[in-house]
Amino acid sequence: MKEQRRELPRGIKKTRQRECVLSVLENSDYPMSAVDICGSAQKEDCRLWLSTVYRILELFVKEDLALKTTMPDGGTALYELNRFRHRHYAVCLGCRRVLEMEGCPLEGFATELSERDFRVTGHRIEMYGYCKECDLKRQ
Amino acid sequence: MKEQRRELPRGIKKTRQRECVLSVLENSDYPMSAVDICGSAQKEDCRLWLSTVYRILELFVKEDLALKTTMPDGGTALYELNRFRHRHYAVCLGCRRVLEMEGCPLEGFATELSERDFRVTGHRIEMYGYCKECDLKRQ
DNA sequence: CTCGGTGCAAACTCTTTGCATTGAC
DNA sequence: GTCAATGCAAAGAGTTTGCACCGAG
Repeated sequence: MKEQRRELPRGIKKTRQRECVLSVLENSDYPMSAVDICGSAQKEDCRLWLSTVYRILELFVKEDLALKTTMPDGGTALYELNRFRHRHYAVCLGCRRVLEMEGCPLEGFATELSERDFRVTGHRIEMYGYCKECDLKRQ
Repeated sequence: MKEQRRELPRGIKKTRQRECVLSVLENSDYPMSAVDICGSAQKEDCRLWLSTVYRILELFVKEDLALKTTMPDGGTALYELNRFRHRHYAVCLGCRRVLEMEGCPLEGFATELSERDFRVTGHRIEMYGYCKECDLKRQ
């Protein structure tokens, strides 16, 4: 767990805390809450404050280094490293465990899931982007 | 705005407040926050407290009368009447406005959106359900 | 009349902000 | 040495809970 695979991109000042959060995300295979991240960091004996974690995560998201999501029924925000690939999840409403889906083209999702002993009760699809007005405002 | 189209299902005790929340949801075409709902209710001059709105919404969700969602970058929970049909959204990251998509089969989504002057920057697809373990536990 | 529903206040959780201090460059 | 980043405390937003009173059945 000590290994440090990914470097902070230049332009982002290196600090012990940032490297530590990056390493926690790097070593996790599923989205984590800020509290989780803070806890894991402590275990890797890096002391850092929760508000710092939030600030670092905000930075990482802005820099496209991390992705922020929430489960559709709310609750805490989850963060994961941006691995720059399509990822879709199947979320168990019981244990909240996350199955990562293979590929994207949607066809065959249900089949893949049933092969993995997952009973689908619903889904959600959302596209994000900007409507014309907002897109213009952003220029 | 006074019309009352949908009845509270039997088994749920009728109260002024519940009918009012139901009517607000019925008359809204897009997901609303608890605060929005409370505000709208006041306008239809039904006095009710925000905590009551939360309790009513919780009940409605449990009874499958309403659906709860959150936008993937978090923020407040949104509620809408369960119209028992597939619905997928395009969410503007600028103004948070929600476009409802036609149909479901996914193909052609991007096309439909570009025709509606919406620049897609990302999407998310999540399937919900139960993994084997949890499914067994629930029986 | 009874018991669940509501008004209201207060607690709680997650997240953000302000400010003095620390540490990277 | 400078200025941004962090530690820490405290505030804020959204949501939940506790309890006494109210009102639907």
